[in-house]
Amino acid sequence: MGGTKHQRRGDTRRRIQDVALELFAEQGYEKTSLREIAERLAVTKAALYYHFKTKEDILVSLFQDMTRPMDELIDWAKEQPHTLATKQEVLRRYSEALAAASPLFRFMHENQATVRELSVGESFKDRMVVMMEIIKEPHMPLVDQVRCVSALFTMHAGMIALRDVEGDPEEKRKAALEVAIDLVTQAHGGTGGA
Amino acid sequence: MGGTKHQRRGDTRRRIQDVALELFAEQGYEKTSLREIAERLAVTKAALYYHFKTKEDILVSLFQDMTRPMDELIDWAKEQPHTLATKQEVLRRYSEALAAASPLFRFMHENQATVRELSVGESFKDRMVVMMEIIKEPHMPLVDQVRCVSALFTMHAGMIALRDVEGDPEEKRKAALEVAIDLVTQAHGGTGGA
Amino acid sequence: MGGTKHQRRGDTRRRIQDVALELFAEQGYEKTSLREIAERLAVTKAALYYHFKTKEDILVSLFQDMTRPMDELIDWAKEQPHTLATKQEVLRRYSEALAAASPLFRFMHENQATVRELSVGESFKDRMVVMMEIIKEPHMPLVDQVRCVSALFTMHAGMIALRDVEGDPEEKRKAALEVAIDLVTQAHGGTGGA
Amino acid sequence: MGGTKHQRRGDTRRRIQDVALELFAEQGYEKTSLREIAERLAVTKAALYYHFKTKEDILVSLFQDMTRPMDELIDWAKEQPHTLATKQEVLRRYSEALAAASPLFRFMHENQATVRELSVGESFKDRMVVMMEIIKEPHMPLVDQVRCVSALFTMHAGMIALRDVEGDPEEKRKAALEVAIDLVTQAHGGTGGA
DNA sequence: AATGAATGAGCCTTCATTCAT
DNA sequence: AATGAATGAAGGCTCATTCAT
Repeated sequence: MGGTKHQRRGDTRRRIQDVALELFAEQGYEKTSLREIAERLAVTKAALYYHFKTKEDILVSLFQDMTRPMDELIDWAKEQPHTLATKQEVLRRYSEALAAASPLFRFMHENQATVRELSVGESFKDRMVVMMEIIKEPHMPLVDQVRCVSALFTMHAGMIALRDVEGDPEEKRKAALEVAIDLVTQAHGGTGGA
Repeated sequence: MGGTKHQRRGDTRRRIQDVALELFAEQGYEKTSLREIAERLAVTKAALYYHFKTKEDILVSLFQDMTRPMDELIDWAKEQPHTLATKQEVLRRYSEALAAASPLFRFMHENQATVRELSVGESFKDRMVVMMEIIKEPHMPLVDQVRCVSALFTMHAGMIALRDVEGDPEEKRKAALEVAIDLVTQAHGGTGGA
Repeated sequence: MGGTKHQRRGDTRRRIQDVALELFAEQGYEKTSLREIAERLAVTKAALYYHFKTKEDILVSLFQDMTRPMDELIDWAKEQPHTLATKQEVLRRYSEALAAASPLFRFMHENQATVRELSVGESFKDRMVVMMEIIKEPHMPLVDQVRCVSALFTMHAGMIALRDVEGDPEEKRKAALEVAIDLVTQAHGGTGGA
Repeated sequence: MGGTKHQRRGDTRRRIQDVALELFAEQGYEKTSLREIAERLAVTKAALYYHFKTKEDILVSLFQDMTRPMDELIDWAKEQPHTLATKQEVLRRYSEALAAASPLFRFMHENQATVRELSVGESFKDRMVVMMEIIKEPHMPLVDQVRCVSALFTMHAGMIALRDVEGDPEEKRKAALEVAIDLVTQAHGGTGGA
């Protein structure tokens, strides 16, 4: 006993999430049908509705499970002073959070148009805006603000565009992080400034 | 005079493209139906099919019309020596091409998952890869390669994430360009000046 | 001069008929679209409407052009006495008429369901009925009536099913004719009867 | 009691097949729309798609259900010696199989052009070819080969052309069978008796 | 003699969703 | 915990046909 049956008991929900994320990331949200998800799991579409109220709900659940680390990061950051050191630490942690939630993040990035009018889209955008507020300062010269934005984007790019570049993913992540830290440092009048 | 009838004669094709781009950019490709496009133009769906063979064809036509400047840039760049000065000039021109084709570019960026399996997706990715090859050098340290990738992304970000930042679009573009040039310059070991 | 331009002047109508017959026979009436016909002729659909009022009209015109020999045969047969000799001669002529209008005939045979509710369908069926009346006699025993029906069908089969059998078409036609004549002869108490 | 609800439960699939066959036979495959089938059953089009993957699939299912007897006949015939007696027995059984599957057969005959490029078309033709191989011998004189082909066609004609002739269907079938047997017997050089 | 532009109707198909069991 | 059966809405696409030029 303790066989697969018991192990599988109750994990259908998770299996749905896994398959859904895989397919969403691969083909996009719209192009992935519930039929497809159900077929891959060898259950009926109706079974999905036992576990989730709507298609969007599956996405929401994925989102919630995977952005918790990011939310914690934001909460932590809000209590810290707005120093360069804090920002560097935020970038470091953000980079790790990103890596942990990598497939969802890729999905979010590649399906912005779709996701924009989903409830999840707002949350995602909100989080981005908060991150921006943490990293950049409104009084900075425009160029330095761009540097801060770019720092964040560089880490995203690290997960997306760098996939075609040779090399170990972890090393690429670190390289992206280094560049990002560089950028905010410069924005703060670091070695690159006057 | 010259009444609307004559003005409208023959420009239906362009009007379809205009409306389509607008809707594609706003809601995404999948979520935009031909019915919607047709309705907005006050023609029937069948009329769209007189001008374009398929829905995808509309997208392709947009793509072709708008990437020509970018192709010319690529062709020009290929004939230049791989010097830092060339790359800086490439970035400058790329920034302009981007600005000119801005809505389509935004669309491409926000619909990557969808666009990936459309014929147009390949072309887009190919172009990105070529741009990368022009900007970065394979023998560079990984961090500098990331800087180059980031330079390109910064300009994209300039059109997307910076929309929430206050300021004149043209100034933001220039700021993004400056940061991008900075990044490749650093990748080339330069201090930016000498 | 006297070039292709003059030769082609006025023969568009015939060219439409030719292509239409070819496509109708190959793919059926419903599955052949006017677009397809127009494309093969390198004209626009609208051009077809200059020459024919409707799609069905094209079919009607083909039918009229090609059934004239058969109508003449029927007219002739009606004036002859209902003797075995007459019937044999009718079969002979019918066989030739069939061969001459072979593609249309094949089409009619293979598209009965479609053609049934076209004006042309009635005409076709009428003609078949008349042919039957000429060949068979109402007072004949059922088996002999079947022989007569079969005689006609044998010749049709000669053009359709026999296409897979090796041999010269003309020889196959003659063989089918021979069997058909045999059948009516037997129906008339020939060698096969008492 | 035994209310219609329970009787109707689970037989929707069969009801679709029934209505479809009826309409296909009446108007042809192309001209019969799924809307029409659905309306007649008082269900939605989507319901048809729950039971069949495509429109063609409905036809395939009809075909499979109804040609099984014919396939059994073919299998049986292949194991028998190629004697005249065997062939006569084959014709007898074929005639019965034909009568049992009569509406589908009529449909196949009247929609050859359409059916030809459907998967079902090939199967149908294959079966015809096999039947021919069983009935006729390649070394026979051409005229006798035609007799064999004609024997098969006579039975088909028995179901189609004879519909206009007065008389009991079963008697007409027997008459057609008799003529068919006569034809193969003659093809084998027999006088019919000895 | 033929085209360019468009229409209205309809087609097959897919989707997310529901609900009784 | 999940299925079988079905729905309503919509989607992309094709067709025969029209008409001003």
